Amino acid sequence: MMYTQLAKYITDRVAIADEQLQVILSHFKPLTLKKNEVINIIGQPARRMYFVNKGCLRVYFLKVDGGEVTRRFAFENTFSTSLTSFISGEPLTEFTTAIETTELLYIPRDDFYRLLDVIPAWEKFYRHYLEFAYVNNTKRLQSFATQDAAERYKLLLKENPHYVLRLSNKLVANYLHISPEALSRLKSKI
Amino acid sequence: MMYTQLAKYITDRVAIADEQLQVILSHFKPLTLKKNEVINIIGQPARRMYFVNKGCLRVYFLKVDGGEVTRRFAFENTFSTSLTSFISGEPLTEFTTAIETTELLYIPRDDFYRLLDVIPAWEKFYRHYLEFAYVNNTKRLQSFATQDAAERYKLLLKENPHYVLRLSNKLVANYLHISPEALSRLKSKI
DNA sequence: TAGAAACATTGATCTGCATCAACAAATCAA
DNA sequence: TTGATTTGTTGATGCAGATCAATGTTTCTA
Repeated sequence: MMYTQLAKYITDRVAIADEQLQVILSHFKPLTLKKNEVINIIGQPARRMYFVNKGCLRVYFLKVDGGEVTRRFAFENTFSTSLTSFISGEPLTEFTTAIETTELLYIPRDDFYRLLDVIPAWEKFYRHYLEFAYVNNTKRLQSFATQDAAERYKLLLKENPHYVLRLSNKLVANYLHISPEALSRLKSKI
Repeated sequence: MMYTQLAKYITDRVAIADEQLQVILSHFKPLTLKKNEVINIIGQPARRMYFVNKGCLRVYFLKVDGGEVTRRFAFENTFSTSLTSFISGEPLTEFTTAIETTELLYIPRDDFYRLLDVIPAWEKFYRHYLEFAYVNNTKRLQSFATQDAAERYKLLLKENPHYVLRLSNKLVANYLHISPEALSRLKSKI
């Protein structure tokens, strides 16, 4: 059933009474995105937290010249939102799109935050989510700060080989902050 | 008194009974670092969370060639630790040093985490800290992903002018991930 | 299933910033 | 205070990776 993955995701991470789990699940609604559909409206804050049941989301920044720089992918069984905006309530600076047909569950931001005060296990769950997001963010910052393009690519191959298998070269290159041409040349040398 | 700043920092951010606040404060101990003293031991995990009473910490990554890349500064009235290691318990990848004589208060990691389960206000306080750290991290990632050196410098001048006033050019350049020469040339053009 | 559009590869050229070098200015240590 | 180290500035040169261009290949779509 549609909520099975989400329920398992939560109970794998935090001890929670079934009754409270049901309360949480009851706030999630389904949504299906088509390939390349963009989820956000520019100028508005992030109003929802998404859980990916099937498919894959891409979160990206916009450059002044209109170019997109990929910040993160969200594959199956991950939560995703424009977290800085979700936290601060300020307009989005990161946008989300589906790289293929994607089935989501989402919870409205207000419901999400209200549950934090009511269900301690949910506060703890969110804390773990934040910790995980922070660690990922920092690893990425570290990679850009200390490695050149070839080293970043090798690290990706080692840590997340499925990225390279599942995504187009163009997306992988964009994720590594290099041009598709540069990635193509890198691959031919390794 | 030594704990005044810390107590104010906490009560400014979260509602907490004085009794519980005292419990938290009782776990913090003072420590003074000399200029350029490094706080961490390579290969060990982060064992403490620090609060800066006076002075300034610099957190940096190490490159393979031994070069340092500054990740963050922690001025007065901020918490600081090698958070990825503090969270995961894995060995450090970010190191901390004092850029001038610095007065700290620190709480051991085990105490910190134990208090999360005992004092809900502390869990909430930590959640806010994580949210803040995440937002800062992401802004920095966004700056590197979407801006060139001159734009990053202008952004820093606009958002954190005290960085430029208080820190040496060398440190500012390192923070922006450019060479001191490049920063010097940038400044002469603006 | 054909034509169009997007993607991948390879070569040629360009450019932002690093690196190296030399010297002036500031800071430090005794 | 003085000599020594560190920092800041400016010029010359180098290079990783961007951009532009041409061609082949895959994938959408009607």
